[in-house]
Amino acid sequence: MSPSEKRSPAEKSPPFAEPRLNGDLLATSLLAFLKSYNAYGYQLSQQLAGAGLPQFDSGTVYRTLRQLEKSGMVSSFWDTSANGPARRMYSLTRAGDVFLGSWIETMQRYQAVLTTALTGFALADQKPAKPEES
Amino acid sequence: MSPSEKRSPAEKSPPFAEPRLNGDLLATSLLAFLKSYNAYGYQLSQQLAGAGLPQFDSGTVYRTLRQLEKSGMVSSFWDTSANGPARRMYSLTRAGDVFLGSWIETMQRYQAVLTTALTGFALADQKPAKPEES
DNA sequence: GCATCTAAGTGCAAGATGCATATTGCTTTA
DNA sequence: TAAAGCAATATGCATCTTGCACTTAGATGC
Repeated sequence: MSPSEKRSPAEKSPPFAEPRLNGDLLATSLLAFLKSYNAYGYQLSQQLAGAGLPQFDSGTVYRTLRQLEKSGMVSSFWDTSANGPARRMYSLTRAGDVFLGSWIETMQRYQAVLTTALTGFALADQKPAKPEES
Repeated sequence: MSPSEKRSPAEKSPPFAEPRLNGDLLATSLLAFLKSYNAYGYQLSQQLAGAGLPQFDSGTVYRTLRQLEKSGMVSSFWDTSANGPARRMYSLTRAGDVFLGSWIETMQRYQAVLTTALTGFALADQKPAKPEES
C-alpha cells in the first residue's frame, strides 16, 4: 500500500445499532419494562432495584433513558397530572420493540455459546491443545 | 447529617468481585473456554471470533486476560515449547471456576427477569400505570 | 419556616473500549 | 542472507461509559 496516508477516519456506529450485551443490560431491562406499561424514570429505577437485576445507579438510569429516546427506542412527554414533581413518562416505540426482540435473541445465543463451551464441546478442526498433564 | 464534611472516600470494589454482566461478557467467555482446555491469547482471540459472539478487539482480549490474572481468575506461564514466538499459556484457577459458575447463574437469572417482564408479569402492589390509550 | 420525600438531572474522575500501531521472534523465499 | 511475512503479545490515545456525589425543584408534613 502507499505509505503516505497513516489513518483513515473510521466512522463509528450509532449507540444502539445492534445488540452488544456490554452496557446494554440496563437499556434492555428498561425496554422490557416499558413493553408492559408506560413508566417514568424514578419508577423504573425503583422497580429495577427490586427485580433481581444488578444495582443500577439512578443517574445512569436517567441518562440511559435520554439516550434511548435520542436513538428512537422510546418516546417521552411531561406528565403533570399527578401530584408532586412533574414526571417524564416514557413509552416504547416500534423501533424499541424490534431492538428488544433482537437483543433477547442475541442474549440467548450468547448463553448457548457459553453453555456449549462449558460442557466441553467437540473441537472438530481444532485439536484439543491440552499441553501436558503429566 | 452534619453539613461540614462534603465527601467521603467511598472505596471501590475490585474488578471481578461479582458478576456485573456489563463488560464482563468477554471475561466470562474467556473463562468458559479455559474451562475445557488451556490456551493462549491469540488462540482464544481467534476462537472467539468464530463462535457466534460479538467481535472482540484483540487488544482488549489481551488486556482482559492480564486483568483476569491479576484478579486470580486465571494463571499463566510462558510456553516456549512450540515453534514461533513464545506464547503465554493460560489456565483456569479454582477462583475462576467459581466465578464462572456464579456468572452463568447470574446471566440465567437476568434472562429470566427479562423474559418475565416481556410476557407481562402480574404487578401485585403496583398498579398498571397505563395512562391513557384513547 | 424547616425538613423530607419525590423526581430529574449534572459534574467529575476513573475505568473500559476501539482502533491503529509497535515490537519481537521465527519461518519462508527470492 | 536479506527481505518479507506471519504469529503473538502488547501499548498509545481518544472516546465512551460508569459510579458517586451533588444540585435543583415541587409538594407535603411538622
